[in-house]
Amino acid sequence: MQKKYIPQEFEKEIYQLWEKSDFFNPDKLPGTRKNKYCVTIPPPNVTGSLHMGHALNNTIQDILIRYHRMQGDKTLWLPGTDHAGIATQNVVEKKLAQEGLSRHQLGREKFTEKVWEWKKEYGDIILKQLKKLGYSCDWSRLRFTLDQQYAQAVLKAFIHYHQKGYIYRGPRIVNWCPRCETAISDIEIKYQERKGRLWYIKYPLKNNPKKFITIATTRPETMLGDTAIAVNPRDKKYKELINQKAIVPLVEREIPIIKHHLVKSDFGTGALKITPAHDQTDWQIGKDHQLPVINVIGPQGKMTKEAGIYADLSALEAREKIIEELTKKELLVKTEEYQHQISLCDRCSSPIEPQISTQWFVKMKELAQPAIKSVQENKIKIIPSRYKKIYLNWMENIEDWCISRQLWWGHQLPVWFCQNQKEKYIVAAEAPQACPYCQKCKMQQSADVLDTWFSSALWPFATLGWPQKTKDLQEYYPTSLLSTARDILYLWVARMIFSGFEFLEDIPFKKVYIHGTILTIDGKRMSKSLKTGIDPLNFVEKYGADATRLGIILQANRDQQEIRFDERTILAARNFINKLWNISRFVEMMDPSNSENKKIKKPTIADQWILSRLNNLIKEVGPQIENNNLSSAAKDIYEFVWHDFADWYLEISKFQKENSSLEAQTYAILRLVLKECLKMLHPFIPFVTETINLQLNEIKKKDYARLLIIAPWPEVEFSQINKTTEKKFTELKELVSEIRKWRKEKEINPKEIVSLPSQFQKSFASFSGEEKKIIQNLAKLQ
RNA sequence: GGGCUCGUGGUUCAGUGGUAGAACGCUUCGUUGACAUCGAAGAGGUCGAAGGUUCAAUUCCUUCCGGGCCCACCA
Repeated sequence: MQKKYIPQEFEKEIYQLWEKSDFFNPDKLPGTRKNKYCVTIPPPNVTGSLHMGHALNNTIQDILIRYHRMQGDKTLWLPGTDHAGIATQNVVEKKLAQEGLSRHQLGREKFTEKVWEWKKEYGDIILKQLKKLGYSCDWSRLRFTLDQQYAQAVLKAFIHYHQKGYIYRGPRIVNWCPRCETAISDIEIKYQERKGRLWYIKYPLKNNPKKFITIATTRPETMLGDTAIAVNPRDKKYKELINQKAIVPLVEREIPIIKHHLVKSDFGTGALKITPAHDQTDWQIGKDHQLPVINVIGPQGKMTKEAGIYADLSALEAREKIIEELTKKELLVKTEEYQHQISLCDRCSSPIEPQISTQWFVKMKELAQPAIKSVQENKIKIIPSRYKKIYLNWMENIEDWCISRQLWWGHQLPVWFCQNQKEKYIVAAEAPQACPYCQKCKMQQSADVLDTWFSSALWPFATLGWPQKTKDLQEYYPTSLLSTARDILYLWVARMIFSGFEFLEDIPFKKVYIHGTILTIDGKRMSKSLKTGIDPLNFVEKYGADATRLGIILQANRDQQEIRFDERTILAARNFINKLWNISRFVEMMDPSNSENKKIKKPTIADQWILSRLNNLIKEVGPQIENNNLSSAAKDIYEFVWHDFADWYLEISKFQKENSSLEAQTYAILRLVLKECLKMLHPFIPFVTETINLQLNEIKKKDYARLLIIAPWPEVEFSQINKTTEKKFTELKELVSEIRKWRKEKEINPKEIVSLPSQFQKSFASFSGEEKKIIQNLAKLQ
């Protein structure tokens, strides 16, 4: 072995070796493997680069995958990427904007071509990056959510929902992003606290134009679309005004004053102006009272014709003009500073403009039922358990899912419209031959695409071949685990669960693990726009992939919600690996004959101790990994390797082997302990352990059967665990430390051999002859 | 408004109903052939605050203070 640990020199080569061995592919794994273990990767978006979240999440998965492969399971980690509709469309639009182009200038066909070009360029980059981190995905099964086969699954799903009557279409008030020019679902919105204003505006009463009803609003521009004023039924202030009429200033429209329980009498003036076209609550109230709907703000955020003289102004411009006009007419009572939350598009951060628009929805109430039950009954186990409640709360109050998007990048709806009767349509996978309504038109497919999560909801089974009844589907569904970040619990996890039940009548995975969110060391969110993001590949270059993996895992405690990422932990991991490297060199140097199976005849006290510690460790680590306690497992192995094996046993072995009758045995134990440690460490730091394994055992590169990646996981030998020995050895170590401390205080040269001072005599006498020798050697005593 | 979560040595974090732990940093000593990406020894914390339960609380309960997050139709 080389003197220095330089990961960059072998990591690439080792990855190629694994790929050549084909062991990432479960069909090529040796031996009979009865148990299946399968994870379908959360498909990264084709938008761009790898971030710390990917590194954490995929390291977790790779550790579990490698562990199960070593356990003898038929193990599949299925990789893929997501077309990520709105996200990808936006990045490509941004890129075009730099060239001074818009998607509208290109047209739909040209634009989607550009997106495909982007996908080809960037889609594979992220996969290459994943390989750098050593992830052992079966690349022969790579999927993309816009693959032909995958598209079939998406169509099938839509048609299925339609046939069951779960899909409906209609005008509704939806969250509209005026920048992306599409509807988005409730959970694609984020909120931001912003300073705003609350304007108090007088609406004259029809009967008595000198009297007024005053309302408070944050959005005066929407008043042009007002069709009522509502007050709380119990509000005594307005009792006499109910059922009277008021006049909307500027547009001079006559509107009723109505009562509705959703109006809070303690907010503003207790009177609420109702604009059904531009507000969720107002829409609801409008529906209850069958109010007319007047659309005054268009899809691009500009005022419509209905806004009269304000038409074509942006909403903000209109607001200023309206305020100006109201002031002139002395209808503006007052203005208050007001801190409130506004909703923004999750993808482009534009303020959401609620809009009436015709969209497609999936009815959720029934679909949610088995998804609720399965989690309640722990058929799907959620870790950490606190997310179970969060999930259930959402599922139990679920709203219908708006699945149509006015985007160009995605799965087009399998819906065909009659050209003559515009509202008539049929649902079909392929273009219909003839129109069943007018018999003569060529039916036209809906321009809308599906919410990107509609397709990713099918991920755990569409990747395995559904709707075909493939062997993979049979073997690997339900999958074993879904590991992810908490921000897509509703967006993705929940939807996979009800989809799984709907299409396969079974859970999609047995376990959901939700890992912590990685923050900067001072607790800030990592994000590109804030320039607080860190590229994990920087660490790969600096410290190697293994150190990066281990360093991340060491700080990702199981139930932790946030991880303040500390680069020093990666450094610590690198140092640990360096230690492991040198332990291996020591073992190699001590035992150049490289012969295995040397019999351990009569283990010394030190042998017994290290074997007891080792087996104790094996006993702990397996369950920790299975319970997703990866950081604890890593810490325990780290502790053992460094502070039991290297610090004590290795040092003892140096003089134990001088006894010729013990020499072979000492070598054998060194090798054995190292070998078991390499195996247990392999899931965490696969490159270096595989390299050491190759070099230490002089394995030929084509001898795939001897690779560590398929080595059997260590088994506990309970007979070797001996707590009495361990306790005695702990006392021994303590005495050695005390003597060393004494030596230091007395400033005795470390090399000098001295006689045991009297204060330690009594303690020393309690040890056996064999133990005394160890103490004498380690403490440099006569 | 409701809910979740965190607050432990300089920093990042473990941990437990009964004398507080790790890593990094710091101090002192050390270049004996595994390793200075190291070894040995050490300093450093009234475990956010106040109450309560208990023989005993950092650990359980309540309240408060201070971070972070999620949900909700206060315009």
